[in-house]
Amino acid sequence: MVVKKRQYYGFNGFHMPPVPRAPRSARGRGLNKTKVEDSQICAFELLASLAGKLLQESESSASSNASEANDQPVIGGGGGVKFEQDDDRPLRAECLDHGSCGESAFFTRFSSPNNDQKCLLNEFPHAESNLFLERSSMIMNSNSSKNGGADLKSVICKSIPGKVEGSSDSRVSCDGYVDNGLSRQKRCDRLDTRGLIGDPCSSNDPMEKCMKFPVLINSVNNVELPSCRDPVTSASIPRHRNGIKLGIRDDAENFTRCNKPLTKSKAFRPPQRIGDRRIRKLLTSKHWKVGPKLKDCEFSKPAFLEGGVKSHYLKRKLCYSRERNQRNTFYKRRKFTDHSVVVTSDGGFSSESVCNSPDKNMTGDKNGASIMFHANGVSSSVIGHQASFHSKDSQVKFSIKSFRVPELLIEVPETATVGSLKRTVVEAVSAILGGGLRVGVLLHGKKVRDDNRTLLQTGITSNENLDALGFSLEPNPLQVSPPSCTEDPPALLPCDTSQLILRSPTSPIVDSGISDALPDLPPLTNLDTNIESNRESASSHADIVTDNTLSDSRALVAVPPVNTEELAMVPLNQKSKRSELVQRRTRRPFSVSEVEALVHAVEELGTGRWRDVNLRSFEDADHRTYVDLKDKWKTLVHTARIAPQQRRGEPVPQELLDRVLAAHAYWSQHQAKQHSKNQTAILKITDAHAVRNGVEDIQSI
DNA sequence: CTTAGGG
DNA sequence: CCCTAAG
Repeated sequence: MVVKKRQYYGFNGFHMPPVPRAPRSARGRGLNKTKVEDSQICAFELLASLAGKLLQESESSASSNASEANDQPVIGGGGGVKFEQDDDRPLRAECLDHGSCGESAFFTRFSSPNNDQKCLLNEFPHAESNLFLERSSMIMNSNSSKNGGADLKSVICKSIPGKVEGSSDSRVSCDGYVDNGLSRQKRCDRLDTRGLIGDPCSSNDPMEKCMKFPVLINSVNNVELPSCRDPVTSASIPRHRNGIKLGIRDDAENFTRCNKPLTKSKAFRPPQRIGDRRIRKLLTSKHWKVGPKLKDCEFSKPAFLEGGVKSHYLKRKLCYSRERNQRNTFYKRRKFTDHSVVVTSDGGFSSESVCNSPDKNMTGDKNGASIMFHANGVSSSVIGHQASFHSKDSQVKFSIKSFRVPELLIEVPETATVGSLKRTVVEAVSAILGGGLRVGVLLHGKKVRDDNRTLLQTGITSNENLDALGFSLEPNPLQVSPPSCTEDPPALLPCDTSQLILRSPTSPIVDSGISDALPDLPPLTNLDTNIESNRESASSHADIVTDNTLSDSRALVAVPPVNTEELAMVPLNQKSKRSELVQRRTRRPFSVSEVEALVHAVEELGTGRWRDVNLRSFEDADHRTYVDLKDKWKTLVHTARIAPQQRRGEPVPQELLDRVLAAHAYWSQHQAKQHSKNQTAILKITDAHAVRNGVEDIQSI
């Protein structure tokens, strides 16, 4: 609402004073009354956008923190980082910059429905003008908040130094807005975290962002926070003028993601995760209780300015968690200085897996600890936009808002300069763009595969509601026919492979056997999930379209990419799917090598020391928690006991399974007998299984 | 936070 | 994988 208002005034030549005003609730109401025409962005939309922005910020905070350590409000500086976060929508691109500039950009765009193009040009005087040319038609529709993929273009532009400094005007107004709106919240947060955050001006603290949401929620009860990364959800935002859905969970999720990555070291991972989860829970369920009761002002101002977090349960919780997380992070950093530092803005639930192997490789490199920016799930969210004007000559006009980078994995030495990082990013992007990118066409969520059919035949006509049209980036040009992974399991391998190749244009991703590094191309075992995701997204999409049609057929609609296969869209889809559940981590089947490591560790440590096992053998596998290992062991034992025919997933060598049984048996007994040296038992067991390796390992213990 | 176990 | 009880 605030945004809306601000924007509204701004367009009429007014500038909201950067002075605190009445509670948002009040302002908000007034605004509603003042509601302008359709072309005006709905308050909710803006709110949602804002929320999205915040979310995105939070997501990127981890990396941002790292990159902004030098206090550089560099717009392009975060280039590398940005890509990571950009796994979703357009907001993202703008939001990536945590500096004020970034904000201004963001607000400018979304606050000037009638003037978007102009603003854009202002913001990106150079390249943008060209790049965004296409947007004009779409923008004219006033649907400025329609989602789009993180704008690759803009990102690129931003990575070019000095490019975006942009219009100071917009910034001013933005700042003003911030002050009126969320600033208080921010300040409060800072108070609490002072000292923890290096740059007080950069609101890149994950917690901070996360904590803002409740505020938003307060003011708008019937609004749901959409996940930033969910194209589907976000797409719907503009259209649902009445009931916007905000997927809180995503916020939490985002938060989680941004929160954990600072270091890869395993040791501190668990804490973070748990903390996140706690927060997540709070956000998901409890906030509903807490939020509505509190006034906006209550929530954000008094308690925190006074340094007292007490007044607000939720807030305190969050702060506490954050602090703890921070501590953990720092501790970890110190502790693992000679390990490579990995900054991943986990684009999704999967980034970890992708990083997994590379990290291992990097670990050896002491001095040149590397900073890895992992753009995971930076998918190409694409938006097909209809031309709202139907030309008589049957010309179909398309306006593609933006494409996002499918994925980027960039690895540069810590000693590398920011400039070199930028260049690297540019190269990576270029490689992707120039390399093998394909564009897919989606109609009503379905991929149009027949390239030979005419638009007319396909149903893409100037008369048709092009809202249902979408484009997708397909990273793998090699794939002649879009992989229907769901149909032919064997086909999965090719998919995976090709993707992997494509995904690491700059630096090779070393896959240490984690086959599902790519969430979008899950191994056999993930098929179901994938299918579900697709189904989900499809249905969501349908809803959206319907709504849109009803409410505003003119509005440009971002058609959420439905083909999970080509794009790293899974996170998005999953989000929509689980928008109401607590986020679930992506499934990452254990590779044989991992199993081997696990077995070996257990053989030595036993089955009751999962933390040690984790530390010992999965130090570099951030995503493997001791619980994971324990669970895996559990399943391994089970697997070893069932008939080979009943086993699913990547087959585990019988030899390993034998060792599993042997070790399991041994440790079962060992534990039972309390260290009673029963060599006999061991021998017996091992004999029974005739596992030589197992014997050796066990005996060597 | 870890473990252990059920879901 | 998630969730939870329990230590």
